[in-house]
Amino acid sequence: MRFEKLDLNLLVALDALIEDRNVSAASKRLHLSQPALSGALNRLRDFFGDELLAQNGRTMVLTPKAEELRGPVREALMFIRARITTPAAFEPATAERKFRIHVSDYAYDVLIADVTRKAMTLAPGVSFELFTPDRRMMERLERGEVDMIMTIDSYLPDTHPKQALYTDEHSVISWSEGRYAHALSAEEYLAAGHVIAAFGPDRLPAFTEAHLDHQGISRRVDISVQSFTSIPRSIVGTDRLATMYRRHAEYFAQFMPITIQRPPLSFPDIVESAQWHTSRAGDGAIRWLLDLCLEAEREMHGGQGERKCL
Amino acid sequence: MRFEKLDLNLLVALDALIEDRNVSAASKRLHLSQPALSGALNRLRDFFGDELLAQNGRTMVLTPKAEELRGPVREALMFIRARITTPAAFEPATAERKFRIHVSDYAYDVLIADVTRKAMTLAPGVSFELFTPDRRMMERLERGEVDMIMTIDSYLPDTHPKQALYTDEHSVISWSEGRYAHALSAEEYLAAGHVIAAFGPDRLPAFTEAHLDHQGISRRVDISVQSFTSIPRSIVGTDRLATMYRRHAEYFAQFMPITIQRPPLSFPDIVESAQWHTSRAGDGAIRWLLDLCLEAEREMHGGQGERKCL
DNA sequence: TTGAAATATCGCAATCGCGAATAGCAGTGA
DNA sequence: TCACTGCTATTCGCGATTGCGATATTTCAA
Repeated sequence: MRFEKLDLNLLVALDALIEDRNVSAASKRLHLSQPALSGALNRLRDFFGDELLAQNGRTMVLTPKAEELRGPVREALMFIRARITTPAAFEPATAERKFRIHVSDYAYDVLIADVTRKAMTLAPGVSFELFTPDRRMMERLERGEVDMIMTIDSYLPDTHPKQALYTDEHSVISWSEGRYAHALSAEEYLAAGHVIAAFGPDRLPAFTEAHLDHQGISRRVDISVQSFTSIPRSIVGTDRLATMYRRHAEYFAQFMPITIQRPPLSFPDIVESAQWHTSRAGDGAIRWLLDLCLEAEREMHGGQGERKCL
Repeated sequence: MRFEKLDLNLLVALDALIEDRNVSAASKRLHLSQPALSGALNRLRDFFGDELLAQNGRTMVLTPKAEELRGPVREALMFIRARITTPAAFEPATAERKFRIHVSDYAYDVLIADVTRKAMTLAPGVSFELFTPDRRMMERLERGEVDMIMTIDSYLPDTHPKQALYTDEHSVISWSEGRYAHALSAEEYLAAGHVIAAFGPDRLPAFTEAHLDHQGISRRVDISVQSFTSIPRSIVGTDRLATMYRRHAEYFAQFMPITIQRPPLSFPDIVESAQWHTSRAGDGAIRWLLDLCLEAEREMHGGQGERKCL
């Protein structure tokens, strides 16, 4: 079956090809073989009467026609995803659905782990695929490759709808049996060795570090670990300090010998938010998941009023 | 190749099925066999986990899910047609394109015949498929099955862009050698036998007749013919009258023995306009064709100032 | 009961994608 | 300079899917 002589499935190939400008890479993304995608490209060339991707030395470049098609093809697929392949109504009891979410291990520990438990009880057909936040996550949201991004609100642009999940504040943790297991002065804080988290191959700094850098404050960094979750075990048994979000610290304090202090320097509070693609506005599953997050948050921290420091 | 497990070509089938609520009819429209479309329907049912079209005795009815998909599927296909399969830029010299147009034989005779000649000279790859105006033409425009409708401006809704092509006025024709080959009085006009055009199996009246009906004026109708073009030969050799558009009358007067008079009753002037689908706004071919129409109109009637009656 | 108008099913041919292998091309680096 | 790497394009048999014509089945009306 064709639409005006065009095999509509080729649009999927075209989208990937235009994005990657690389037949092999695109074929992997589509879970097709390289010869298959090469064939698809040939059929696209036939249909449009245009090279679309022209070989230029080792790389491929888009022809003007391909540039022209880029936006519309993307839009068409996004539209189909939003309005046709994604059921508008979400029936937790019966729905088969995988949520793809960029979320930090921090937010996972303090909220999302709980949400996934609740979700999978209420909706047995639901599953999750979680990704660490990285530099390309917005792009993946744009492409519809993930359903949602959860990160610090100020990191999220206003181009898509978002929803605040909870607020948190900074705290300082130390080994309960070390020399810093007490309220800290600014001098002590600045003199101590610190553990920080930096993410991904680019060692992207966490919000906390970016804030200190911005203030021109520097500390001695003993260890830079790959995730928030690795911080506490780098603290226990040492006199190092780490600055982390209070909720996360409290989570670890349940089973690790760490002491939580109010930071002797001022840090802004943060708002953790979720963002999803505009075209998913009508997706009942998204709304359901957000409601679940808010409900989990209420159960854990609601009715306790403002969180106070120790 | 699939898009989120869905064969996108099935959307074409779904669109036709929803529209026709009839597998056999839809299969003909898509130039597929009935079994093939039956199979497509089964695959759609699998994918959406819904009957979509449920058999109700001899007919089929849409399920709520199908109702929900109806608009989005249509929109998606219209979008793809407008932005992907229809090239934005139109190169007359090389473009292969068929224009599908609803146009009356009247407008064809006085303008469009000329336009098609010009078009096919400038653009050898262009062809035309013309349809008579009928009750379903707007629906066909909506579905993208035709590129353009040309008719009296006031018949066209404001839901899509349109362009005035020319204005015309009414005139009365009679056989040059009959008793009415002179300026007519209202009494003579009303006393004479008339030829009118009524279109299609429903005998839809032309604008002229609708106007007279609306005024409560009735005439004796000797013959009701199927098209404007048949009117003059129903006049010649008789003492019948016919009220037709002046341009059309002048066209026939070139080679038939008819006399053109100003009508003794008042008729409003008409504006003949072309309308095309909103989603075709960026289609260069549409713009090119419209420009050709306006150019043909200028060449024929431009520079002559206001058309005056005899 | 039979006929007309539908949808669904069945066996066969064509197409598409696979894995595997291959050729060709353009840079890279020893 | 010459092997090497990474990429595109092409080919070959094979299996799965899709479409066709023929046929079975269902429903309603004469």
